[in-house]
Amino acid sequence: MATIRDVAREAGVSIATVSRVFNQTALVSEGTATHVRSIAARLDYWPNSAARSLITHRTNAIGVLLPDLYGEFFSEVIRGIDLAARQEKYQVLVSSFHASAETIVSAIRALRGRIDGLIVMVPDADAHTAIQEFATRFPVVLLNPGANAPECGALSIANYDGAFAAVDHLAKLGHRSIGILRGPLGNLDAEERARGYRDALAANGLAWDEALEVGGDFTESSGFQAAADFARMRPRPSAVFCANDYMAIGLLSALRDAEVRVPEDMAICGFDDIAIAHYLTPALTTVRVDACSLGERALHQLLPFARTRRPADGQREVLPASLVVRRSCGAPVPGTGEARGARSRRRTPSSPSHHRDERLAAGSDGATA
Amino acid sequence: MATIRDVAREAGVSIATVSRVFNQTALVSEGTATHVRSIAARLDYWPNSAARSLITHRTNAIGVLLPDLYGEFFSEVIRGIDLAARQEKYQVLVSSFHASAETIVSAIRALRGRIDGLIVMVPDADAHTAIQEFATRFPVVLLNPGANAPECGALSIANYDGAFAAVDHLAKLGHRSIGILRGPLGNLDAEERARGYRDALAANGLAWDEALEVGGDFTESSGFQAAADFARMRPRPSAVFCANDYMAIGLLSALRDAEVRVPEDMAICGFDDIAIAHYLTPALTTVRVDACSLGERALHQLLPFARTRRPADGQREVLPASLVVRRSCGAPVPGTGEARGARSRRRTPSSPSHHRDERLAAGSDGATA
DNA sequence: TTGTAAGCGTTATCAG
DNA sequence: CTGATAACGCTTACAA
Repeated sequence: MATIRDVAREAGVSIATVSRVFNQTALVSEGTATHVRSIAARLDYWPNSAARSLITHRTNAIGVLLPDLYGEFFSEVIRGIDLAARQEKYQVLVSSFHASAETIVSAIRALRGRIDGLIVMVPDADAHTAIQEFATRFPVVLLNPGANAPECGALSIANYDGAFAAVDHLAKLGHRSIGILRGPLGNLDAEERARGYRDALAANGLAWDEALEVGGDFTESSGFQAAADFARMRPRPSAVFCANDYMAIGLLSALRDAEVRVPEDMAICGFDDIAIAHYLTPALTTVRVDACSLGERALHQLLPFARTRRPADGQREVLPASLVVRRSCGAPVPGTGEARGARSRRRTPSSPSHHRDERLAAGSDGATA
Repeated sequence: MATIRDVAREAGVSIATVSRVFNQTALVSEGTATHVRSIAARLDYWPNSAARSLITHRTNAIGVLLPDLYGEFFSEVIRGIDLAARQEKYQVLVSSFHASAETIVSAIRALRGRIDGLIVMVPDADAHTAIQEFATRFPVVLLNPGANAPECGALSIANYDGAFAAVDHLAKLGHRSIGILRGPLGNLDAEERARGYRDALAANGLAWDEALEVGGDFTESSGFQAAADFARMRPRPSAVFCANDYMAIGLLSALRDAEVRVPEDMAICGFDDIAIAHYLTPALTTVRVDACSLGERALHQLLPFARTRRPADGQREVLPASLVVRRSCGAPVPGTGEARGARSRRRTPSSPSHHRDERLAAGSDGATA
């Protein structure tokens, strides 16, 4: 591989000049610049990034740390980050870890020196404090900061508002006994969604009943298993709010096996609006979160800090969540055929495709802040 | 951030010794080693990777280049790569590009110098040649090499065999008119699947009829649109093989709207076995491809070459694809309830969970090679 | 506008 | 076993 010295020699200039050409320093005449560029092209020269970042202390890369790379939600987040990074000419280093506060620290250590900034989604409150400490001396954007104000950049989805809207919608449909299939204990998103559930009950004059809360872990199989718990309840809830779509899918599947009709016997609502939600039978009413633009926004929030290598201050942005009404909750669905398939798979985050699901905006009013 | 010099000074040794401690060179006494380590820990020292790779010419990172980061298949591939990389202490740099031969070259250029090896999934034959040239001087593993023998490492899924098995199964069920919903023109996977479709027809004494082939682009919406084409055919095909699951989902959805019963009026079969396939109504018969272990295997195939920075030779591995029979093809499904939800979402690639779908092994007999 | 030269923080070579 | 010291390929004052 050709080095800066080869180009300099071949072009009959100094290495400093070559360097300037590649750094747009503009302190070089147009003539020599083009000459150098042509030599460089012929030699297939490109600045060595290790040498470059050794002296500049910048890597032009950002790290992404997620609890696990499984599932559509995370994959969409990564896609959004990648999209934005490509645009900003940043590289993306992805890394997953497995939920304990211990490994998150080692994951960060492995990334150290290779990135200018970090986007991280924290699984629980424990890991949260470890990250917070790190964030005081490094640019970090948190993807789910929980309810308390973080000391770093933070981007959250309107978990509370979205859950509130969903449960409020169920209550307004006349359901008096509404169950919840919760996410993992300690999971920040799950906690906020549960909080939204409870407050929506209260707002509708419904008493909170611990017996109506079933624990889940965000997986389809936990949703499948939860069906038995709901079936056992007396009285049986006429509606269930699931803390994510995967669990709702498992639950729907189990209910079908048990010949419990949805929405007639039990109305179901999910959270996330993953692509499948639209294609289930019945189509799933859920809370839409635009995971792709979450990733995009995170990168854009991080970048100014990454560029200056200054810890991100406590700015916070909340991404709205909107209720998408489909068949599974039993509400009348506007339009015919519900425009199945009309939703483009490859919608770009900046221009979400329109579709005919009824959407009720929620969040972005800062209720979580 | 502490440097090697700080540690050396503090520990009263030379920088060479500190370096040796961190490189397990073993030429250092146990006593000094532990002493140095404790000092390093106190100073929170960790070798600067830029400086390190500047001199060693190794980055301990590999690049992953995919056509687009959308969809469950790709996200599972990345997960597999990440899993294996974590184990091997390699970092993963992901990057997507948008299908033209031009951008794939620029994507590679952007990665150059930052990675020791590259895993790339080529969209079409054009980009293929660009990659091939690059692969002669850099460790590369191709994820879908097509039918011709590549000059680099290659890992492919048994597209031909999987498609053959699926269509053969439909034919054996008595279908005489079997349509195909094809993938994008020029897409290597799609071509192989179409080839398997045709050969399976021939093997069952069915004439190939161009009119039964409908073009798609792997998206749900293209599957949705294709329904009209199939409905218009005379005679209408009694079965359709879709080149991937997303299109099958769109097709199922459109057929339901049109009140065409599946599988009674039309049997449907997909390809990939994405997680959703199991939960559709009717559950989708499809060809399982373990995307996660595809990623895993790719990394393991690449690593020896990445470590030595030697171009990967023409070794080739084919991952088997197996037919998973569910309700949508109309064949009797063994067992009751089909064990919905029994399939763990978080199955690890090394130990896929067992489930009661009927599975017929296909591929791995090298028919694609 | 261009060149010279001093590092950036490591690893590798060669003496001790 | 340990210590000097020369690279690695680049950016950036400082000079010209």
